[in-house]
Amino acid sequence: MGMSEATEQAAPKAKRPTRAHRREEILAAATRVFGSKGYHQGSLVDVAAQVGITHAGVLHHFGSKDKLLWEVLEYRDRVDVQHLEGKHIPGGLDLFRHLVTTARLNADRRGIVQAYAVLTGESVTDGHPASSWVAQRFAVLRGEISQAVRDLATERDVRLPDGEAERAANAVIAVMDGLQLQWLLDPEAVDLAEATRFAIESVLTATLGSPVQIASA
Amino acid sequence: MGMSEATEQAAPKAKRPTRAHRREEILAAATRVFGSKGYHQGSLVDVAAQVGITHAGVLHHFGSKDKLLWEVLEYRDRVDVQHLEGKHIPGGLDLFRHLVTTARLNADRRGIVQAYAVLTGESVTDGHPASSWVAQRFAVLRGEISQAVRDLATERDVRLPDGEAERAANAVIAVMDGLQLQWLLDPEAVDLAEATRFAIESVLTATLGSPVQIASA
DNA sequence: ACGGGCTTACTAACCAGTTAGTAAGTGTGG
DNA sequence: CCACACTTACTAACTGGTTAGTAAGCCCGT
Repeated sequence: MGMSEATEQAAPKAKRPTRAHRREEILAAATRVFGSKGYHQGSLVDVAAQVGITHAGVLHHFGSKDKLLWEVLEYRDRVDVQHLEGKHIPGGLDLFRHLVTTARLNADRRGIVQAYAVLTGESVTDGHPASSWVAQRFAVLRGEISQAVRDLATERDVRLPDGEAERAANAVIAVMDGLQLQWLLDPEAVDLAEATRFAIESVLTATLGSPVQIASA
Repeated sequence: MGMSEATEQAAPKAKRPTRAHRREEILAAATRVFGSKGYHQGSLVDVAAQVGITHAGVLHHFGSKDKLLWEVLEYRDRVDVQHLEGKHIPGGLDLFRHLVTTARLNADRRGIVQAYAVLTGESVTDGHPASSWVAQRFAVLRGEISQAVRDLATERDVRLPDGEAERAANAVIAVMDGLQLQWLLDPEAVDLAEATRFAIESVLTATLGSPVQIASA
């Protein structure tokens, strides 16, 4: 908790890397490794090599491979949200704009998308350490997106059948994940941002019964 | 699940299984194993144990783990198509009915869905032996579905913007894969068949500009 | 100011377990 | 007899994790 502020920056000397800095390096490396090889296949040796230390050094910082994975996932969330100005997730149509914007950004961050895709796929295997994280993530997204759908519905005086908002939310989440998969395997065949916008607009239009358009920032 | 149900046929003597029969057993076992643990994490020992032999026995039949995977994928295709009465993939609206029907069947074949999901996710890792298979599969589906979309468009006298059929096809494929993922992680949260029908209808309705309905045969 | 005590960051060596794959031998049905 | 299915026994490579030891930096009493 109460660390002295002086230890953080102040001296830009490149002596021994500070703990915080080193950890960040390792997290970035782990993201790359898990992204390109998966969690099971990506080894601590791989991660360590990328920051120029041994695998024992990585364990010194993170304790175990499982814990490292956890922090990688949190790290991804942190990075993901930090570009968001408002600092909190928007609602209504803004949420969907945000999703499309994220897709556009993702098209230039193949590594992160790959890590997410691989981990999500792997997570459906028995007893995978990331499965609850992924499930939780889906649940949260489902809640936020379905709420945004309901917002749009009331905004446009549309009465939604029971469970329709959730169905739409599930479809939106599904389409985003699925498109990422296709894009990773064949970037030529899919324009990630455009395809995402198209798909989300389709779902919203069909759900609300009137055309919905998402501006292309 | 019965471990060696097939090996001990009748009372007389333990007949030696024919090569073809044994191979089929192994393929089924491998599908289960790769489905529940993934390709990398699922070992030949696991597969062998399920048919009551050693892992060397499996290698005797398939030569290597990679070759086994290939045959598993082919096997899945064979099984997948054989329930199709017409023996060839339908077009137009029938294709989408077929997709929803497949989703409904899949809800009772968790193992296969899981195998497909895990393998697809894993396939985006560097140099994965299944990546070209998955990419190919996507390409074929994209072709068939976009053609079906174009069929529907001409059928309803709708002029589609350039590339719109492909976008719709990509969205349909994506939504199916994504929903499977969500369903695997939390079957309560998603009604696979219903969600698939809803999502496909949404995309088609938005694409064609008029309501599209898929019967629930 | 400086030397000792303590913490941090790491390495080298090793562990036990698991992997795919190979080679040689065994039993059996035809 | 003998081809084939299969086992036993093994190897070489790796895995995540533990250990002891070391070098470097920080804090503090004198």
